[in-house]
Amino acid sequence: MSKQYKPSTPKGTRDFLPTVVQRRNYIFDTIKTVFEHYGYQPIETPAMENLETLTGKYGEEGDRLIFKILARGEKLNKALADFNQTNLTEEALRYDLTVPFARFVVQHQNDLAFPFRRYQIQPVWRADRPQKGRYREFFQCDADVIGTDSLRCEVEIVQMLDNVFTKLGLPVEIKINNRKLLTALAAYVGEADKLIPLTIAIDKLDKMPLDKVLADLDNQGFSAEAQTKLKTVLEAARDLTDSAALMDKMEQVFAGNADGEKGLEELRYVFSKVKTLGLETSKLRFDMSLARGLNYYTGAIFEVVPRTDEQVGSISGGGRYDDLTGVFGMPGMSGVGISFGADRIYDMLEARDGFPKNETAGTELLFVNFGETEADFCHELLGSIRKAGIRAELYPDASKMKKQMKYANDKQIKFVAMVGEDEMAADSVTLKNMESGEQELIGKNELISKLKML
RNA sequence: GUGGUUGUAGCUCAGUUGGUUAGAGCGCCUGGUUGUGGUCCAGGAGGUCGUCGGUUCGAACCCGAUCUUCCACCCCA
Repeated sequence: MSKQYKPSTPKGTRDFLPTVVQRRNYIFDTIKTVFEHYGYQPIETPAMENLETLTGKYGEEGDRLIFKILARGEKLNKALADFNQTNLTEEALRYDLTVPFARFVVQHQNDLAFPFRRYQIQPVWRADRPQKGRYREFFQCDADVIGTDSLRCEVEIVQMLDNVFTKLGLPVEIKINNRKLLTALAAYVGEADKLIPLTIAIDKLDKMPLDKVLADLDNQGFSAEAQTKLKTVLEAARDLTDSAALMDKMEQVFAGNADGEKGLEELRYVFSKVKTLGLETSKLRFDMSLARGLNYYTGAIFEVVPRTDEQVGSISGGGRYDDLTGVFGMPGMSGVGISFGADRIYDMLEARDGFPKNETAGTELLFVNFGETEADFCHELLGSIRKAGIRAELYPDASKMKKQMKYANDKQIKFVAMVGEDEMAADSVTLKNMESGEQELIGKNELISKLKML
């Protein structure tokens, strides 16, 4: 060992310390509880999928960001020898949870009750350059219902989003649009074949002025007439902040276009049901400039942004896909889902000091270790204390008291029990409150009731 | 994938006409307190200056490559 390897996690990945994990679990648990209240059931899928399962589902950009797993052993040697690059990798880490879910549904269709509601909280991997709030490994919390095209599912998604962010104390705006409107828009301006570049360009409108976006489209070969038409529509979309007014406006624009009329009808349905049912803290807004990159979406699309001054990325997104299972041999399964970005929600909550206090699951009581016989006495007590639901531990070594007390202090353990010769003789313990510094002698049978009172 | 940026002790950071043994605060360890932490006092450990290579009599400092960090683009949770 000549050189010391300096330890670090791979680029864009992180370790999580205990307090961070506890806070992350708070987010996961909140989301999970809401999902379960709506009848969603948990599933898990492998970290890796066959490369074929993933490629072609996320668009050109997405394919590039798939984390591929290099072939090993003979296969690798053979592929290298043949210069056959396509065989260099057969597997890849999952890029999201939706496509693996589609694969899952097709594979297990006979074991599932449709419409099938599942939720899934697992890490996904993307091979892009990390920056703030953006990692190569991050967790997604997805809920999807597949096997129905009922718009009530969209309504429930809005409700779930509202429930989760209300519980988390994070006021949000839920932006909603419909891919059918984007299809209609492309047709309306006479560029029906350029739907994808159009959606990508429109998606930039919240970051870029309209003229720049139009200039982008000019480069993509959009006609001058298309650009003028787009400008009119998108300006209206930008200036009409009232969703109802914007829908009325789009009604005029898309009159006679089947996709446009259908999209608006869907939107109006969701809005009217949400209005009747009511939202706690969230705002729902129709946003024509919401497009979303993933090109499997066909109906409603959602994105959630915090209602704060800072400009941050979306913390949740989703939409309806009509035929994601089709490529796996099961056509006609419509589904709709939502995905929460736990890492970004974490960053948001941390910035606003929004985690609950006293939510730690740390040790409540530490027994100081004075030696073998004293430790035996404490160890016996621990059984009933733990059964009573108190988180307690015995310091494993008979180290110096100062060291043991410091350990309790560092771990923010609220109570320390000291049992030496005197206490053992009196069949009791000295209980010290680490916050006040007070301590008292307590009979061992009263210890549990005493602790429960405090 | 493109452009830029960062990297010195466990952490946050000082450290230029390149020149002897590289510093601070916090943290850590030991003692003051043989059964008492968080405060205080005294002492101590810890760095081949991200890595590799080059320029130079001499490099933390200049140059190149590479890795990492952060930022913009692309895209996205």
